[in-house]
Amino acid sequence: MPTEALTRRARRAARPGPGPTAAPGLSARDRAYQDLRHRILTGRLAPGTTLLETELAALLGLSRTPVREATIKLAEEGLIDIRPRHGITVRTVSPEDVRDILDVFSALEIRAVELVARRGLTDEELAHLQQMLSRMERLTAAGDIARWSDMDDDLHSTIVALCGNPRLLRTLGEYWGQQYRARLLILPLRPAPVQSDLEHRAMLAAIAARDVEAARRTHQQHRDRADAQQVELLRARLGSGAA
Amino acid sequence: MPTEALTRRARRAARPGPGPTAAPGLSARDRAYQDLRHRILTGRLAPGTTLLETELAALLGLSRTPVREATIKLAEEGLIDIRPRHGITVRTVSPEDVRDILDVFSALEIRAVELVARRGLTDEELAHLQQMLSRMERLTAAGDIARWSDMDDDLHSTIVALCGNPRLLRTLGEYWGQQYRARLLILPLRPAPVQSDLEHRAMLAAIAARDVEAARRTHQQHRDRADAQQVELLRARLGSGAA
DNA sequence: TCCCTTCGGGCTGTATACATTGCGCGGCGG
DNA sequence: CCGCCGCGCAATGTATACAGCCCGAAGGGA
Repeated sequence: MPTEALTRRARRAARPGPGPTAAPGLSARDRAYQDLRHRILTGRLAPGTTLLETELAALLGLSRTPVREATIKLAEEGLIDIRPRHGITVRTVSPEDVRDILDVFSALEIRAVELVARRGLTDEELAHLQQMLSRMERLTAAGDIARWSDMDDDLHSTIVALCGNPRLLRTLGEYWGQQYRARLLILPLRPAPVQSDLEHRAMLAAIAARDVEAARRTHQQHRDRADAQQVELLRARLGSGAA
Repeated sequence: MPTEALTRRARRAARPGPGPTAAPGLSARDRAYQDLRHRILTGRLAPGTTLLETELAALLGLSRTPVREATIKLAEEGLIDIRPRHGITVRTVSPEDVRDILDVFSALEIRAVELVARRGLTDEELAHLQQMLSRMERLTAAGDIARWSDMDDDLHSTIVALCGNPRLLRTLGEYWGQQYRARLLILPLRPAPVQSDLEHRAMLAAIAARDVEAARRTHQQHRDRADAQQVELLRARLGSGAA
């Protein structure tokens, strides 16, 4: 298992934070939130795990109040279920859930790309993105799917970050967290992403040309295909082995 | 079942009648949340209003704990700002915010319509929607913009409710709340929605024909035009008169 | 007069205490 | 042997207590 990639991703998983540092100065609620989110996304809190508020508080070394507030947030993000009297359960990722999540996620991402295309790219931004694409193509050729997947995440989030709509970014981040574990699960099953590389090139060209309609169309095609594949692989993964 | 959608909407938006006396079986947190949301959306808590946690708790007759949890939820929904030591402020609706909100909202709604088109409509659903359109056209002819606007909300939420993706519906609801006050504000400025009526007919035809691409295209056109108008009217409204 | 510093008050964030309520288990009856 | 009922407990939801921090005001010095 590429633990290094996991770590790298894990750091991104706790997105708004400054880094992996011990989080000084942060409120206990935020620490609880980030810590729990991090543990869930990296699998250190496995799907299906059930804990009581008291146990969570003990686990994190805090009182129930901030932990409770954090769990409410996580429940609204769809990462856990709160069942009163039955504890707090880490949600599993069923193919049906993932399909629903990706339906929303892709709609948002497509809109973000449209906004970026409308706005256009600076030369630096374009050069940077092209460089990322080249690196990804080399990784594809080398068969390093894990690192490619990392960069794919990076590429997408780098592009959408340029859209200039903070609410859109926020909601995108929520749904990103919901589909992240599914992505990890199917990672070893993914074929060489030759098609994705091509689609990325087309998308970037459309964005650079400030052709909103082409950007929408190419990105939608990309997502439709990639999402269907992801759901299919997940179904295979869950059908064959354990979660 | 035309009343069901109406009831749903009325419950979500405005019900100044009976008042907050009814508190059946709901938790204090939920009561606080719904009560506050209701007051904000209807304007009984005007934009810019600032209150302290203690004051809010006193206002609702609860202790700080559930009120605090409710405010966290409302802040995440974008209805209030929490500024530690400065109180909790009801957010104002600037045209820029509304543009950002509508960008997300329309992306989600378009996706929902695509899903409905893919799924198709039963005869009852189609008949019901057509009936709504006819009623709206009559209201347009009669110049009753207020009631038309109500039914427009109803129509849109009735359609998207058929999409079968609960997460999508949930997020749509959040953004609906954020744009609701802007809609109210510009209501008296709206011209006769002849164009919208036409677009609605086209949308419904595309959905009924299960033509996903046509549904997407017609709905996107509808939203692009209507959203631009809404932002423009809001700008006029805020530029001329009070906030 | 204006800025800097210090002090005090109070608001929030966290911990803890208390009440409520629903679940599970054990006993009883069929 | 199985199902149903009621009791006890414990987990949550809510209230309250406590402490830290920040902001602002006021006073002194340049």
